[in-house]
Amino acid sequence: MAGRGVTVLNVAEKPSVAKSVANILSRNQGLRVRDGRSRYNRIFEFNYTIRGQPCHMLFTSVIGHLMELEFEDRYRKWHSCDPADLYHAPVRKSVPEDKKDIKRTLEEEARRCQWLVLWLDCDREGENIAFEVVDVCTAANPHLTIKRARFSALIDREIHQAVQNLVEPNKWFADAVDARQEIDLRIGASFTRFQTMLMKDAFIIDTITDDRNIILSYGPCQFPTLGFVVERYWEIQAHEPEEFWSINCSHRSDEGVANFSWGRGHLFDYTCAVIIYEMCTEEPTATVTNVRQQEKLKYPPHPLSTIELEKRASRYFRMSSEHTMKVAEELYQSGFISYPRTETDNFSSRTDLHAIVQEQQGHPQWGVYAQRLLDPEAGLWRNPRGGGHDDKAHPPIHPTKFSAGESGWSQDHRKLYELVVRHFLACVSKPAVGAETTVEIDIAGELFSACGRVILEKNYLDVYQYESWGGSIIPTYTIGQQFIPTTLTLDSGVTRPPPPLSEADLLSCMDKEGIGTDATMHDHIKKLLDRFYATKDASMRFTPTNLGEALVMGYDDMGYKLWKPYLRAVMERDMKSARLNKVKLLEAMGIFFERSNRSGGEEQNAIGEVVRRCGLCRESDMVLKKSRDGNFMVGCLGFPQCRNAVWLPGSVSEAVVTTNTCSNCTPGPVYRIQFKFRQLEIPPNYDVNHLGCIGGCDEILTQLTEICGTGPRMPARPRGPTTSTGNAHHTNPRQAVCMNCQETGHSSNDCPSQTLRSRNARQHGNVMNQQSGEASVSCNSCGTPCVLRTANTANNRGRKFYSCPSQECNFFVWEDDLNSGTGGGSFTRSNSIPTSNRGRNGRNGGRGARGRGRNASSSSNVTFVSATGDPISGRRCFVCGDPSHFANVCPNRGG
DNA sequence: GCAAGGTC
Repeated sequence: MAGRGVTVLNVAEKPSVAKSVANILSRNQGLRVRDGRSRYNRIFEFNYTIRGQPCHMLFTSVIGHLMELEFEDRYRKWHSCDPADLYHAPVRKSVPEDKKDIKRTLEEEARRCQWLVLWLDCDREGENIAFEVVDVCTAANPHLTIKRARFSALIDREIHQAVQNLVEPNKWFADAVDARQEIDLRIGASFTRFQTMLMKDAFIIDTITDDRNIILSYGPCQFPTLGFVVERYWEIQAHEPEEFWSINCSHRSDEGVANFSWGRGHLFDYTCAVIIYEMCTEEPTATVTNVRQQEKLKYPPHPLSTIELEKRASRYFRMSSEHTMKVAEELYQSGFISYPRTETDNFSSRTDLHAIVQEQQGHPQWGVYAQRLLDPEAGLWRNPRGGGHDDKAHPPIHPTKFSAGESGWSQDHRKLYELVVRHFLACVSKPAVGAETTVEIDIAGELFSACGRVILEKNYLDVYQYESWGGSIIPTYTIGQQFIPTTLTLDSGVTRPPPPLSEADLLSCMDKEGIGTDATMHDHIKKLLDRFYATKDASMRFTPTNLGEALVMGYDDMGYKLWKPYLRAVMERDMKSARLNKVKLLEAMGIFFERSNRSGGEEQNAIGEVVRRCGLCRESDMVLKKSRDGNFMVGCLGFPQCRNAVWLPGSVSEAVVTTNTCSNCTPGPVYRIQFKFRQLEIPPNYDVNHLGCIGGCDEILTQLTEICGTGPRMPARPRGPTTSTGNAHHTNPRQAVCMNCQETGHSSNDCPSQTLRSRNARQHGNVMNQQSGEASVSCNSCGTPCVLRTANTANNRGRKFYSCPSQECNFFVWEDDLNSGTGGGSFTRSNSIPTSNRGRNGRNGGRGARGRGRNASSSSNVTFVSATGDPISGRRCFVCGDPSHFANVCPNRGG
């Protein structure tokens, strides 16, 4: 550009932004496009005036990060160093091969320019990418004037304002990302190498069936994600079902049925529940005490963010988050929906929402609804309510182009596009309106209530078919009205454990704890499956595998919170400490996996303390190792490529690498080792304690090696069961018998009777109350053998009872009732009050009335059978134990 | 062979 004008290089984070901003700034006047060296990143050219300065604008883009952080070459190989060295190993940022063409475009264009304007996304990562672009461009042209454009949406006014008010890029934000990258790399690589090598050598991990290399990866996002899954799993295992009881009442009239629920909800104390129930059955007349009518609104969802899109696609279509993002990306690339990676759930006031609705008016399914929305007379429109999130870079996900379905679309493309459109139309709609009626009644002093709902206006629910709002009509009641319930039942239930985490639950957990970003959460979830850490069932719920559970348990037992993005120093300390504590990890894995024999022979434990750099290959460290036989050696980590090894005397009983270095041996440093010898195996003139060097200078070590040799310290033991089991058991006593059934001949992995519950219960001490599993009682309604359990309620703690494990059956009986020949109680939903009993509820009813009460109970479809098969009949007062009356009229009852 | 973050 000759004369007064300046040439400006503008760089956006992605090609679509470069195109949009160029279109806005050029107003489509004189806009030219040419190819760059990268096929995806074209260059737009136009003229523009910035604060009176005529500019020739070149507008191009990168594709996300331009650079990658890597270890220097000599640390790249897994056996090149101790994993702990990766906390010090030099790292460098460079442009990877597949981004070189973008770099060349930037260099070539930068040489022609005077200014560089950075249009990267306005978040931390964007700021970091901005400095990557600056590095490349200023290397080609050191005289560039560098400016940053700040914008939060691709809207005309916003973009023009941004370019007229250019600011400085923020180095602090960029530095924060650099720190994050470095921490992630060092922690991820070091722990992944550490635990992979440790476990591969020690265990047969048969979870992996194909030929792929086993990688037990560790990452500051994937591991906490696994942690959520394991934590829930443990919660389920720990759950102890507890019986509860509730009283329910229904009333049928000409207008329909009302189901009243008990004001107390439910009680865990059976005796209390029965006493109250008996009071109600004695005086069953219900009196209406309150009738309340209220208008209720059901609001449409907030504008769509990435996480909500993933959660809803999972719930509505059972699509995995990973697949959802793949389909969403394709819809975005072909222009049908807006950018799919956004945290924002709030539309900018400058967005033309009506225009988006207008586009959808012709659709065969929801076009009529869109027309109604735009009709002021219909009164359906309502400006959307935001959820309070704004990433300052992208709007909520919304349709950007009309489609009634494209020929190349799969069913999932159609479903997802439909979800985005319907969600958007719902957002700008009025909430649904309902009229709720709540009726409260009193029976013998107990409060019950029933609720009915009539939907007056469906509004957004008309288009958002994924949600429903149940309506139920109940009969009309007036205050003071009295009636006899049609049914009045004492029902039992059992507390249930929570279900395994669903994909939507998992996303919520991650979102809440800040694990990952909208663009990466689905990756972390997928990684759990790829690494065989967890499995997903047909209902999209996640359960950890043995491998996943063992890893989390191992770190849990070590007591480290390794998922926290702590400072590097703390992480490094934890890494070293974890290495020393690796026995915990090995133990946890030992519960689930068979030990391998690989570490028994020449191949030693893979990880040890570093003694020196290998003088032979000069690439890897030499570490102190101990074989299963108890012999020590110092070997090169580069094995088997490098076979450099120093074998130590067979009389060594202990060896620990110290921080003391040898001043003679080279190349240094060579760390000296504190040895302890077995007194009986060395000549009397040698000391049992010796601080030695393996670098060649240590005469004592040489002499003892010659005297004692490096082989087995004892004469070879006869091969056979004694030797092998002795070795195995000392290392891992769990190995001999299966952890699940205590049988020999197989491991817990392939235990035929393996249940998840028993495995976990043993580990965490959550042994169930089942005392024996022996069924001495069964009910004749379902025939299922009953389980003897121990009550945990306040009044009956420790008291034993039999209950039917079937969810369908309410059978229950106290053990002491069985022994004394009296029955417990069990009531079912069919236990309605006989008509003949109504009105005869006075306390003067005598035994006759009680008798009918008993009949009502025994008329239920459950009877009790003792261990001998004899039916048990009769109930007794729960206050005094007298079978002649019920507790509500017990003379011994207080009050 | 390792992480997580961009984006195609």
